[in-house]
Amino acid sequence: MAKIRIKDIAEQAGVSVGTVDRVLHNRGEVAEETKNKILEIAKVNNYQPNLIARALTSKKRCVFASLLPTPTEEDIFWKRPLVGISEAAAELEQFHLKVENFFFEHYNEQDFIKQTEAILELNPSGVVFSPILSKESSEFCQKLDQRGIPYVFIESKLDKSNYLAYVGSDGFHGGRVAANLVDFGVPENGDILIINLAKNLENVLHLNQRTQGFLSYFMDKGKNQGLKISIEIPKSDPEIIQEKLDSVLKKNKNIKAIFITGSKVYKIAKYLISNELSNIILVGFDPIEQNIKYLNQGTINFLIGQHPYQQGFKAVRKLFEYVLLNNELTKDEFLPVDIINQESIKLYEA
Amino acid sequence: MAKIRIKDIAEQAGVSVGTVDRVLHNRGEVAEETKNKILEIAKVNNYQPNLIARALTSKKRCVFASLLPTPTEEDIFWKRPLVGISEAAAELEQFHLKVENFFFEHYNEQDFIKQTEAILELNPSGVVFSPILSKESSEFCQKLDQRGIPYVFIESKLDKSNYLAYVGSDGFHGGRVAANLVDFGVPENGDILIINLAKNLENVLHLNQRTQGFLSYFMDKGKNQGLKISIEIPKSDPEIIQEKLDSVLKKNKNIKAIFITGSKVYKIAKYLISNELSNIILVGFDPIEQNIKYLNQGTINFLIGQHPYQQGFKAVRKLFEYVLLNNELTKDEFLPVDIINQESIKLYEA
DNA sequence: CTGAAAGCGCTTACAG
DNA sequence: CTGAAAGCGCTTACAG
Repeated sequence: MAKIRIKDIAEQAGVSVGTVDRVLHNRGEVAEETKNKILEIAKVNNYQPNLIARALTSKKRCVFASLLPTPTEEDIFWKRPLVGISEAAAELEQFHLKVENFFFEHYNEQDFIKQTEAILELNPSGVVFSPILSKESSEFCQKLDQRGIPYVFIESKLDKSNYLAYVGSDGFHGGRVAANLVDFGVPENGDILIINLAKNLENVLHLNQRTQGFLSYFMDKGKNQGLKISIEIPKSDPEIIQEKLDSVLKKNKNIKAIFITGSKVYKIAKYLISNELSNIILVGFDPIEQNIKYLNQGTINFLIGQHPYQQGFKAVRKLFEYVLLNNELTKDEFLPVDIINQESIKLYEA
Repeated sequence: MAKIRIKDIAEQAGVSVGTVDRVLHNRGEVAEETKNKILEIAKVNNYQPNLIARALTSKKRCVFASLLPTPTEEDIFWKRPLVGISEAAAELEQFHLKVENFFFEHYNEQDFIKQTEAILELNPSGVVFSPILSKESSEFCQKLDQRGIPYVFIESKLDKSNYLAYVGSDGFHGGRVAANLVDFGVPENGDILIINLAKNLENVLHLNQRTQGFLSYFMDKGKNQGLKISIEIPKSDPEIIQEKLDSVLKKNKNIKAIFITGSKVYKIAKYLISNELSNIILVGFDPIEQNIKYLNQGTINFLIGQHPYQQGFKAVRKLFEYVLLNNELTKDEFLPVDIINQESIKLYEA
């Protein structure tokens, strides 16, 4: 079936192209009857606007917003999705699409709320963000829902919200991949320590899911028979880590591997080095600068990456496809997970 | 600086847009003087054609060619780059770009030559191919050079040729990544066997590079102190593998890990299983169907992937950027390598 | 050798 | 509520 144009619809409906355009864009001022007729013809013929022509002529600029933690010394991790977002935006610029980036201080609820207000003020056609602060995020979702603004999650998601799509890894899956790695290297009778390092554990769903995935692996199939000890360290100051780990490792002399559910692996690596425990296998998430340092030294054995670049890139693409193209989308797009070792890091670029 | 249009150039040069278009497209029939003036103005103002407008109006269709081994039962590996090529082509279709895919029977020189002739016949604006047959490929390169047709390599490259760009992994790097993996799992005193499985070893550069990379790792830094034994098996029939491995393993009782430099890992996995040697660590390349089967069974411990999809995708993009956009390109784009284990394979999609 | 004009498919005022 | 016309930046015959 040849592509149908606005002109063709106009002819079939016995009206002018201006009228067709008005109904297609809901610009009102069209008789109900004419409107239905046009909509019907468009539907039957599967009308798809020619974006090239639209881009050439339209002055309208569509804006999306992104909201991510500020990439800081502690969280450079957030740089990569930003690059993905920007590159997707650059590609879509020809279609008059723009992305405005907002940032909030990681784990700072007040700042997060402030930024969400700024976004609502902007009234974008779509939003990309990471609901790492679940309570505040779900309130934000409600407001977006009210205004009919679609939103795409990256990094983690809020299942009970009305999100358009999610692009990111599956925490459970990431935990299992890590478990498989640990299981390959650890002696069968060695014990394994799981550490959750986060300010506010309830708010960081994905760390929990990773723990679950990790444990589930050993319930299903792991060959390791040792204990699986799970601890939480709410603050990550060196002294607190020192104190907590000293006590755990004293009680448990047989720990041969440590799995960190988040990206602050380097803090544990530091501890292991200063306590001459570098022979313990150490696996965690995200090739951020500090982690790479210890990976290169051999203290960290594997890092698990989550295609942060792709997350940002694809999230913007999804918004584009939904808003401009009216395409159907895969709601949950689970990206594969990367296993990174001392050698593969050299060319890693997420 | 605001974007300059053909119309602006025409005004500045005191001619019509038709004339400007003629010189910009080398359609001749323009006085030398006028031509130079226009070229000068275009250059000074850094004229960039508006591709959107061009696409809307132009009837010209630009065609690229790809040449890859036919994806067969043995080599499904070649499916993924093809998907990448097709998806890049789909995205660029709006700019009237088309890619025609040619296939040759893997390792069949005659068929390869036949296909290259068909491509020259088509006279495309660019070619994407993999020079796995080095002799025939370099002859093809020469012919392309003569005709001024740019070509992009994927998977491996011919350094002495005049290629536009290369997109793929670095064999040496892949070998090192594998070595790091083996080194993590193998006992310090275990011996390691390296197997090259290929019809014609001279023609498959990358297998050699991987061996070199693998060995270099242990020269630099590996903790493993065992022997590194390298063998070649020119034919991969089960009986030949059986015979060869029986003899090697009989002579060497201490082999704890095997590294396969190519993608026929599954053939070795079969051997290990039927000889009850599954406890030997097995690492090789490419998540093709047969390999995945043994990865899931646990006979293969790790597979190394090479982003085949990205290779195809990016190769087409490069051609597009060079031919249509006149952009400068990174000549050698080394893609990162993927480490795949039993768990990560579940979401792997290259 | 060169220019004027039509057209790609859509959007945008403007007039009625 | 609706239509006719101009315009986005480029390409393509066609006329001279």
